[in-house]
Amino acid sequence: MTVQNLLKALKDGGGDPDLATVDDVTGHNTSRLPLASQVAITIRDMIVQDLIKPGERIRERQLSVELNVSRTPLREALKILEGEKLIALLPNRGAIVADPAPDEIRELLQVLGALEALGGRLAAENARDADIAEIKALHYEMLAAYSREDRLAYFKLNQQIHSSIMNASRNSSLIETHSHFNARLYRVRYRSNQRNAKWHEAIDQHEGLIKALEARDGELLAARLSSHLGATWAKVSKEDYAEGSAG
Amino acid sequence: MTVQNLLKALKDGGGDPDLATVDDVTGHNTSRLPLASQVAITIRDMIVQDLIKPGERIRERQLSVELNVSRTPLREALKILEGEKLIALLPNRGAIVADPAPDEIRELLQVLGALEALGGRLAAENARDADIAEIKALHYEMLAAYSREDRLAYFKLNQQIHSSIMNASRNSSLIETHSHFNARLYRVRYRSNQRNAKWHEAIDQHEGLIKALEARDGELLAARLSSHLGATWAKVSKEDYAEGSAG
DNA sequence: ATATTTTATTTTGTATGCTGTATTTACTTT
DNA sequence: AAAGTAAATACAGCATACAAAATAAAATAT
Repeated sequence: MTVQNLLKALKDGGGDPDLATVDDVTGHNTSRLPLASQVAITIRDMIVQDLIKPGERIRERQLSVELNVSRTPLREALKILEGEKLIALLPNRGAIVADPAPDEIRELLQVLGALEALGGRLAAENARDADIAEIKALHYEMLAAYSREDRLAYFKLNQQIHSSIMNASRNSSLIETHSHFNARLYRVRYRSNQRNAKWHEAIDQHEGLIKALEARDGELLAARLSSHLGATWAKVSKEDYAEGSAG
Repeated sequence: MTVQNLLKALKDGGGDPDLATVDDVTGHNTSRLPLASQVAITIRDMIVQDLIKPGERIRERQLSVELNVSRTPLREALKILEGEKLIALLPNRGAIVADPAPDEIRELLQVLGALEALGGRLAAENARDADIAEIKALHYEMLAAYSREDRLAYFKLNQQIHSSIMNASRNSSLIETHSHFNARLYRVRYRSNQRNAKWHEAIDQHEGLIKALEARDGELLAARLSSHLGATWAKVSKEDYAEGSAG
């Protein structure tokens, strides 16, 4: 290890925290990331935030000039997103934004339920008191948003609570997989939250989640997280059948 | 839709099944796949079959000439494999084959356990009688391999049984995620199988799995699949501590 | 006018070459 | 001789250029 490397390492890891650009979604440090990874983050955000609609085609050349990069890193980014199932890559026919059918959504919610159940068990075991306190705080913030009928804030806090529980599991593989599945379902749940008249039902369920976590009752928390997602499916499917699946 | 396209569609989908090359691992049709995907399959096999060792560096130029492709599709393949966590991509420093630490293996087995538990529950619900019969047949084949002390055959049949149970769940997202996690753990479990003196312990457990599946007792099957993987971790960790983790 | 074939255009797939970064080697200094 | 510095080399990152495939458009035939 030479001095110049040491200096670089210092600059990278140590000081200047404001130089490091941190992504909101993944939390990754994006400053010295290859273009492909940065582009992947950008497109992921565009998809999750519904700036590109499901089923919509992604034209390489067009998007590459929009993002001001060449097609090479863009194509690499698309491979990444294909792995996350946020897009589908049809050979010789380009990429389209993933558009899960109701059946697939049901499948995804089942898996997500299993992941959250495991997360709950582990969280009850591994969460620090500060983690639980923070989750409780988020819960109260969510109640505040509910009281103000601020659906967007409510939704985001809801998501944050679930992510926080997963983070408390201290199982990084689980956390990452969970966030992938969550991203695939983000839009569905967002729409569901915006439309559903009985959005208060989730409040009671969340109350139960917090109680189970405070009691560090892993089995109870796991069960409640699972049934919570079961309720999500009930809502989503009802909406879908009510208006015929298409967006 | 023109006639030439119709003819092509016919040729692709319909006839000439022998023209289609099907991959052993993923079951994907590989004949008309882009190079990047084919390369990804090749490298994945090399990793899972331990032709490239964990921690080993992957040189783009070198591998590209070995596989007779340019660096562009190879790099795209590496992005795919990074998403599957089979390799790690260090910015400006190339790719290395993933080498999960004991802690990470424990985490992975926990997630795999949750996935298999869900798979078991769904399989008990959705499996057709023919599926169960086939799984039973595989079980007896495994017993035969055990009797002959053919560890390789035993191991492969063991894997096949677990995959078959997952397939019987009829949840494609679950099946795919399970296979990804399984691939990440393949080498670990393979080594464990080769070394472990008490490999007969798994026989009794498998007997229990089949019984639960035949009875279509989802909860029991789920519980047994989980504890089965718990036993795997017990073995793996023991071996690791016994000889100090390095391969 | 409709349907089919042919041509043109657009778009994806792949290879190559250049640039910047990391690592190694040789050299200098203490 | 050990540590530090500077040059050289190897490598990954990216853009451009070309090839092949798919789609769209025009022309021809029915």
